[in-house]
Amino acid sequence: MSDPFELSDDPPFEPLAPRPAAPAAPTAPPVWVEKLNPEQRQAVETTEGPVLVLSGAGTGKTRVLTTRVGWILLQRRARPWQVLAVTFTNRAAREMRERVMQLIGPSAEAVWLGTFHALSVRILRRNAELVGLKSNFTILDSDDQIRLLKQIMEAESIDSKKWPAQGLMGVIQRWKDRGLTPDKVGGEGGSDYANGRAVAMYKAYQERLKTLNAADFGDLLLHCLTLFQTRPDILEEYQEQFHYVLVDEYQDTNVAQYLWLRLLTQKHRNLCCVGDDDQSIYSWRGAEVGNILRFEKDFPDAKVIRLERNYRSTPTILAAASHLIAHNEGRLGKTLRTGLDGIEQGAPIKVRGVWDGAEEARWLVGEIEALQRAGHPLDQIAILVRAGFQMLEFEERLITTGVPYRVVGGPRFYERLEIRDAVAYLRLIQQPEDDLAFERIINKPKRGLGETTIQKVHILARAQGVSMMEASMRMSETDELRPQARTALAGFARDMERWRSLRETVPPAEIAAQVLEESGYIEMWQKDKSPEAPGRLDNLKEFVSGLDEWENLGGFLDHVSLVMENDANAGEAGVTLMTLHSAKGLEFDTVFMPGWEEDIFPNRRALDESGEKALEEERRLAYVGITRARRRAFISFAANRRVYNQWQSSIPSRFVDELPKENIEQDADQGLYGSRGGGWSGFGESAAARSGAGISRRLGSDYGEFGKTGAWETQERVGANEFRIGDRVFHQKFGYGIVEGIDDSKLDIAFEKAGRKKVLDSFVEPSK
DNA sequence: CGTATATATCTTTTT
DNA sequence: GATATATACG
Repeated sequence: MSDPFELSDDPPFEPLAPRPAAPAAPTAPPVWVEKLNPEQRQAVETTEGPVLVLSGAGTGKTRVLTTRVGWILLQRRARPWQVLAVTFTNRAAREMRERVMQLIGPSAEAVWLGTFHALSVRILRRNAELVGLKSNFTILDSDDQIRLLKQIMEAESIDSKKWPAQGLMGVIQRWKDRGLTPDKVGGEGGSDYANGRAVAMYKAYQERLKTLNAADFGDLLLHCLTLFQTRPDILEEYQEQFHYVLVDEYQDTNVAQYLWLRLLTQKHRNLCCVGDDDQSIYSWRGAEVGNILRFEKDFPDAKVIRLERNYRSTPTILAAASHLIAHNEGRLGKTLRTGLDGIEQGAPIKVRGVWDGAEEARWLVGEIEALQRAGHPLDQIAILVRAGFQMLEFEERLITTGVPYRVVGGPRFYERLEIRDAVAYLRLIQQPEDDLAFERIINKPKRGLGETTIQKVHILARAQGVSMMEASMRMSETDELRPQARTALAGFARDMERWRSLRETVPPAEIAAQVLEESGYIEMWQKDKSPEAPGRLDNLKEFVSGLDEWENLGGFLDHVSLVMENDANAGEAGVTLMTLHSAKGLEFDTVFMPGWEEDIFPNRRALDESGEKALEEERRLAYVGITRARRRAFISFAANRRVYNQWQSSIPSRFVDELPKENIEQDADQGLYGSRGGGWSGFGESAAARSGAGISRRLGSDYGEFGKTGAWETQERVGANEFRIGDRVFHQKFGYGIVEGIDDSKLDIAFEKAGRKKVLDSFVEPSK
């Protein structure tokens, strides 16, 4: 805000204006440095040399980073554009920029601050030619990537059933995450994909990208590395420029990012990385926690600073989180303790078991309404789910109850069909070589250019080595095509040419409006009778008006592919609904974590893929979730859930058992998990201790609909599990089945109708 | 060439 | 249950 050191609006290259202290003398620390605790302050003031800050959840990591930038600038150790600060998400970058500006004023604008990807684009646009691209190259989104790879695999006649393009894309991305260009891939993981042709595919894909003048997400980093490695002179310029480099969420960096950092910091060696191994939740995307360990190896003189004082949560929440994460092995080991003087112990974490998903949503939103009545602001409440599909249930409930909410990271504005079409038009204007954009819109609206015509254009383009746009123009001169198709194609090419010529004189927003109108795209939706058509038209309007702030098309298109914000309902205050992954770095007074069930959380597929390693990562995710809460946390699980169209029975997540008993308050619907006797079977005990402590119950005769509670007759049972392999049993939802396996109170049952499922023994009864 | 109907696969997390 | 691709038909 108003700060004595605030600078004028002068451009970045203006040296810092002389302020209270004389230029040469070290500046006295301002209040915002003095307010820090000793460790934080050390992390801020150790500006020279490599520094590794191990920063637990809620220990003021962002504060340290922003203050450090402010301190460096205030001391005039570097000018704003000589500071490079890398974050992992756009949100973090934005927040950091705002906070630095509060400290030192508008000159913070010139700091190189952004995500790895955004910063790489900035470097690449300047040097595109050196890596075989033109500076107006397109950034492909994941949809384009898959489509392109599919085309290539089809051309190589690879069985798309056996080897889905998605899978190969994953392999390629992992290679890129490790900084491997096609020529550098050895026998590494996945090279046997598609009968060992994966590397060849990768190579073809990269070549195709180059002719399209396009780059995918991984390329942004990869091309930078290539640039730095092939052009030492360019590398040196950047090394020289960046006196100080800071990295947020360091535990989430992959190998390519690590190399990127190491190359850039070799000269000044003032690298400060902030991270927390317990919050590493992106290994599936190539992140290497090992980067933290390697840091001390590569920089033996690195100063390691631990931040362990938590300023966010109640002792109860801290204890629960610490207890849970202690189940992981191979941690660097930090002990979080409260840094808040005189804080109360705080309410226990409420853990609740319910009958099914609908009930869970009803209960959860009911709790939110109660909090609201008690005067808690809704924007201090969050619902954190493991995966996107879990959000629907809560959204519906929030809508019917009228509780305002917003979804973070849900379906994004720019991912909508009509917006992607509109973007494709603009992309083709900006970059005629963008064949993917061409194919997307060539027949939208219908111009009588179908499959066969497009194929012909495609073939000619490949044969002559030109873009499809260029090929279309050539074909409208010849008589290869039916006259109908030929005139349509010529017309489209002419329109495109005209729109392109507008770029010099007309602002982007106007071009977009004109293009969408003249192409007949708007008309297409106006004529459409489907219920979603009006909404799409609204979106298109919003799209055009959103373009207003942009002066050039290129900048806007970068924004679309890199930032992809969902600002649809960003402004409104309400409950926040998001995934655990996107919750990292945020905090709320109250946090709800539904769906703590085996197979959902921890996620089955993750476990299948990477076993124990994945389990630990899932546990870290749980840790991240709990530590988002300042004062209150709620955890819930349902006994039954509808997956696709089928009912599935589920058992509580093992993470529930891993919470410390003394910090939770257990609660379940009547009849569920034996709550009549207070607490459900074996809860809070280890799996071993629980063995044989199952509860059997019999169904009430008048049992009608599912979801009704209280219709159960419960009956505590003593002694060993009464079921044996081979027993015939009955389950209310799945019918009759045979027990095939027993693990504690969990039964593996082959049902006659519903197939094989894992079920808690308390949900089945013996049948003769 | 366009439209209508059937089908398979999807749901892990994101720049 | 929804969406994308495949197939058939007009």
